[in-house]
Amino acid sequence: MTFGLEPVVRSSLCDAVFDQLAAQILARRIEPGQPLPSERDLCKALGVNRGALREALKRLVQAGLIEQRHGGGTVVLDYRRSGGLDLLTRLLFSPDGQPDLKVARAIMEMRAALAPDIARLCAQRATPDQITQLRAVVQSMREAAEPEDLERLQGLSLELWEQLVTGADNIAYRLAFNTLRHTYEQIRGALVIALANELRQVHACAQLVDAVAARDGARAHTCAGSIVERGSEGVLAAIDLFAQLQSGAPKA
Amino acid sequence: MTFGLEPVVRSSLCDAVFDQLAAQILARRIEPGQPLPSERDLCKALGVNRGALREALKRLVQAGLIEQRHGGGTVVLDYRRSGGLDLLTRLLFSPDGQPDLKVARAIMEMRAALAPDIARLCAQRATPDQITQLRAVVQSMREAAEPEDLERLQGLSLELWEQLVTGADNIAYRLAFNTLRHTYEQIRGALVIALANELRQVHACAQLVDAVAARDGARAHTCAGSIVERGSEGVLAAIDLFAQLQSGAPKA
DNA sequence: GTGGTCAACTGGTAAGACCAGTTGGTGCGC
DNA sequence: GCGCACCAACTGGTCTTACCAGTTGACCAC
Repeated sequence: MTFGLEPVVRSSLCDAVFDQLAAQILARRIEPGQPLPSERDLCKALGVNRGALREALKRLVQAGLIEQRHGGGTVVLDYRRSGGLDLLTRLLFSPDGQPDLKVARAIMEMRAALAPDIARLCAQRATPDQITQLRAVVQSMREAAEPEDLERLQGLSLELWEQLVTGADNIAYRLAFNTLRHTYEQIRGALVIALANELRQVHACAQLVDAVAARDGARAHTCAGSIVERGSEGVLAAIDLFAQLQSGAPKA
Repeated sequence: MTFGLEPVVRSSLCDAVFDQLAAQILARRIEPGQPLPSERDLCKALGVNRGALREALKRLVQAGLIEQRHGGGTVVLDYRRSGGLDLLTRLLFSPDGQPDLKVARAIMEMRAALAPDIARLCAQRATPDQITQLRAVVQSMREAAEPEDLERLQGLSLELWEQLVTGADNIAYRLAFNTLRHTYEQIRGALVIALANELRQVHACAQLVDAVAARDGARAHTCAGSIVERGSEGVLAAIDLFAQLQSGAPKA
């Protein structure tokens, strides 16, 4: 029916301006503390209306990348001090489109720290309905494992964690998970390979859900830790490999 | 010289609109999926210019609270699915100004999960300069402990973690820390009491820094865990107390 | 039913003007 | 020379008006 067609990406002017300025700032092409050109000047330089520019600037303020002072000009902030977690997605890719390996490693580390605690809290707080849903996801995973369908397993794994973080009933974890998931989606294709060993652990996932159902927080914690450990190993190995390739052939 | 004077809070129109709409959405006064009135209508309702309104709307888009479609209207999103961690600060306070206890508990839990891993990574990666700075902070803490100055200890504790997260060299932790710190600053005064037992642990902090200097990641992990544990206990106890007071006298 | 057309929405972009703070220089009085 | 008030030239903030560009649904010919 649909020949692999995808929705056309529509980008508004304001988005384009935001992307361009954010990229410049995140790439440190503009030093923190340094003033941005005045809005009138930026309009001319970018060839857009002042309204569109201002909408983009407000988004930069929201993202913690710049600071505006009425009458005093606009200055670039140090995103490492003032930025929020949402920046991760933009930081993951260098301006040249290459994924930033240090950022990828950072994300895996954070995931490894949060996942066990999410599982632990879920075991303590999940409602019976949520446990039923967790079981359903595991059942689907079993089906996707027999004739192994890694991409489906990847989707189900995401779904499992979605349910776990919901069951953990912790809004901070929930919001952080949203950001990590969003970043994850950006490189989903590449990660299906790096995470293969993690995704294949259907049995371990079943044990995790059993621990949650048994309200055994400690065991859920351990199970989750060992599951994501596999993924971290895979990704870190891929990163090391990639780094070696890059240093071996920097001009490739 | 300064009689406790504080900088006047200057809020632009756009900020006020953003605050109002964000509050409405976060308080679920507008259901997710429900359309927002058209920009022209909102202008009239809020009594502001369309430009100012649009700047606010763009910030809401950036925050993951709404979605705009050219020609198709604007709809409210479910912030629990699409929001980023930055929302924490706004969620911490109910519209009536009361802090939301569940959110406070969530933050403490996240902190307890991240802090040990931050310490561990810092032990692995901190530069000699960074370790010197950590030692300097501990020294200041010792000075602030003798005639006990809790508020100063609070500032130094924040500074210590700032240095630790810098040493951990993990951008995801760094950005998450920024958000948590920002939220922390909002209720700093109240937390100085709840966290008193944590802040008094100058000796434990010194041990933590020693572990970092010795490159002993495991010990740093344990030390950090036991330090923040105290704080979590204090805050959770305060929350329980507060919750009892509220349920006991709901109409107070 | 299918497809085309059109009017009435929606958000997106534009240009221009003016208000409101900040900054730095200029010149007066001392 | 120093201190001060003042003013001009910035800066960002707000407003008005208009038009462009997608979306939707009603309507109608086929």
